[in-house]
Amino acid sequence: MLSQRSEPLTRIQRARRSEILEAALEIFSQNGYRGASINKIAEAAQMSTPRLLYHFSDKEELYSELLSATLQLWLEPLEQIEETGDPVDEICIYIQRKLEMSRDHPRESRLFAGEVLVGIKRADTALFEPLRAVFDSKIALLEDWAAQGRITAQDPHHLLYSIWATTQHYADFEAQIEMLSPQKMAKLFEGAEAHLVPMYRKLLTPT
Amino acid sequence: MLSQRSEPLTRIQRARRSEILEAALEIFSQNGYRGASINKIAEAAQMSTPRLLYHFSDKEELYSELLSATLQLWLEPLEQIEETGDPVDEICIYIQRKLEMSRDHPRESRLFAGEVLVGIKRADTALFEPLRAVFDSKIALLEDWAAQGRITAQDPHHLLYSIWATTQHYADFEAQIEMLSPQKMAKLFEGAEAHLVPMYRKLLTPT
Amino acid sequence: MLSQRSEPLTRIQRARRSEILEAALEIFSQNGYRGASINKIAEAAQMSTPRLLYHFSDKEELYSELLSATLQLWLEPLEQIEETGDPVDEICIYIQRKLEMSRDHPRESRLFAGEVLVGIKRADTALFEPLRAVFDSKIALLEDWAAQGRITAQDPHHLLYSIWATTQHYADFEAQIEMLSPQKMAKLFEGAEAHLVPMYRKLLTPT
Amino acid sequence: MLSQRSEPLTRIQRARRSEILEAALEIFSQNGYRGASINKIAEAAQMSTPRLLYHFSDKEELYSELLSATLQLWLEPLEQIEETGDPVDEICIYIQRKLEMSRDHPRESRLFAGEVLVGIKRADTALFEPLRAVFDSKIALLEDWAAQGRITAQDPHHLLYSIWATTQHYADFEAQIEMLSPQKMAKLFEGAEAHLVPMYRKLLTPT
DNA sequence: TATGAATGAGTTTTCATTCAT
DNA sequence: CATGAATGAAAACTCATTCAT
Repeated sequence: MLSQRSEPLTRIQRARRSEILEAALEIFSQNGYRGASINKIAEAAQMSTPRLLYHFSDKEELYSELLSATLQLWLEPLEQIEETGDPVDEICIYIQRKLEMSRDHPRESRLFAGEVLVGIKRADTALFEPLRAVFDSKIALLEDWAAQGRITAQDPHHLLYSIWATTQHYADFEAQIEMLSPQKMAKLFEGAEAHLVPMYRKLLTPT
Repeated sequence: MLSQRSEPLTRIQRARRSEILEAALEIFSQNGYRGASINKIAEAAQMSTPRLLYHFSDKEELYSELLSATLQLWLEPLEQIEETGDPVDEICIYIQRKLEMSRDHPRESRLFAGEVLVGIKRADTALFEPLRAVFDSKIALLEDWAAQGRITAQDPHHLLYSIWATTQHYADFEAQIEMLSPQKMAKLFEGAEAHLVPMYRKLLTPT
Repeated sequence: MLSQRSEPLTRIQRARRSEILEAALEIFSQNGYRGASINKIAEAAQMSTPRLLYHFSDKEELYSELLSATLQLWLEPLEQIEETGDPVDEICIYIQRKLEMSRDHPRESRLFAGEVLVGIKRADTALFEPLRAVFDSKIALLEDWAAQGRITAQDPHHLLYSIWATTQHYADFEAQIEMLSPQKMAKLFEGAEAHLVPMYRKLLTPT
Repeated sequence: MLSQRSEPLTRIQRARRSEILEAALEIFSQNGYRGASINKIAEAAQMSTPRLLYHFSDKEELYSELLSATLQLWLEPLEQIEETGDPVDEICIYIQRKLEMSRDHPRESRLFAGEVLVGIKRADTALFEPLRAVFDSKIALLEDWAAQGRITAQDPHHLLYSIWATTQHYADFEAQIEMLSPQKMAKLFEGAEAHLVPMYRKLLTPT
């Protein structure tokens, strides 16, 4: 089986894999892990199930790969918070980036949320190590900034959680938001930014 | 089949049903709709599958009943926002109540989030009608308050979404939070309140 | 259990039994033995399943009883073929009676046909003994009549089979006939008589 | 699933399908739709149930396919009644062909009878359209012949019904016939022909 | 590489029947 | 008499996965 080899993938193999991952993302995010069948994924990827399983040895591997890529994606904006920038600006830029993530990658957001929701049972905990590391370092950075009086005193954990919650909400709870708000999602993301950025700016700007 | 009758339930029936619902909440919230089997639910409720199906005609009914009860629970704090109270206080009390909900009913929160996450496909849309109605009326109330200058001008939709997001996050993303924060959940909920209430108070209090 | 006692039934018990049998006839004839559930029968008889099973110890007994009553009904017209009457008239009267049976008891006809169709596996063969006896005696009678030149020479077995086939067809294949003929069943039975009686009269009348 | 494709079947697929259909015909005709389980059919076809379901997506499809093939078979002799032939001969040939059908395909006959018996609930009504069309055209033909005095005046509907009834009876009521007549079925079919053909010839031949 | 074919385990549900009250 | 409650067996199907070609 291909997925057990350690040789580098050919260009064609990489192309196939990304086609499959795209289909899997669609199906997994719409149905959850158990609700998604590899048949449906194979169908969405326009190939036979055995051919799919040639590229990914099982359903788990497919799922893990997606989850891992998503975590990577999630991490980037966090990593980009610069120690050297203006603290309030840096955080606001982070919020904007997270909102863009939600807008541009809602399926990834929902996939990730679904995994957390059921208790992160399927994902290898090792997957979360990079997140942990970056998270801890940014926590330290926020504490520094607060200690230096460059942002108001906030518990950095809860600050980050509330940023995550408010930005990811628009992707994860899209179905509910569409029920309650008449606007299109594109408009809503604009509104979200107009609401959230000033809110956090007000919260964080020292007097 | 018992579940097809419209007669009132006997005491013993209510007892069995609530045993089953308790088990179902546990299993559904841990595995999602598709990941949960009525076998597992029956096992958790310490009864045979057909015995369970004597009380609930199928998996759907069990799920709908839980979802409906959850929505009811979710609605209450929102309904209790009083037109006659102090606006900022009312909203802060609402935040506290939502946080208590997350703390005391995390499984319900996750069940609901799971349904929204995959697009509210399973729930009868009629179920959401009461939510819609209360939501709309509170939106109007928030607009009034803002128009009267009793709270700062905020888009009421986004205000509510951000409150929901931040409060429910502690239940829905518990698995992640436990990974990243060393504290116990009880402590975290206290911290969350200490963070969120001042944040919204600052945001909303007119100068 | 009541059905194992040998004591005579009370009036109330007989009433219950015939209510049940009526419901069972309806359900069995519409769904076949396996397609009919005693739940559905109990529901049609407006009683609980255990109450039904108090009167009939199991599904088989219910079915056998119906089948036995049907055979009884079927036999009567055959028995009434009189040695002393005019042979052609007697046979024509028999045809008319069989047609009336089909018209007035189509469900019984279909129940019986259904049993024969799947090979008379469920019915006790003893049930068919009376039929056998009467059949044989009438075969002998028909042979006599033919030998005496009072009807044309016909194989008596095939004569009876063709009479049975043509008369029962209107009950057993009602669904098909309603598809193909625009007339109401009542009208069709009149037409059937107008067709069949002259046909057999022509066939049997000696020149 | 194989059965969802529209591509032409391979040789091996056709072989498997006909093995399964043969087993299904056996089991369905012996037990009716509800009495037949796909387990029993799979067993009769010497394969596992999922393997069977790989070739036919569900029980219904299997049944429909058999019913459709049977209707096809049933139609052929009717279609072959030739406008140009001698009317009485044509009808007698039709009777002979129908009898051959009953003799050579008794299980198909019983399958079909079983479906009609419970009210043609399972079969798609579209299935019966071809029958309707041919039936109507032959009705018209019989009326023509009668109007031209080439056969005696008969109600064509009832004429066809009585032919169907008498010929199919030997297949559909085989179990009863074997109880009442000592002869083998092969012999009985000969006797049936010797009885029915002259009967209809006498009925139809104009004087 | 790729696919048709097959499998075993599991899932939801139905049903005849029993039992305690 | 009557019923609510429960059960065991089986039915219809699904699905991740494997295998031969």
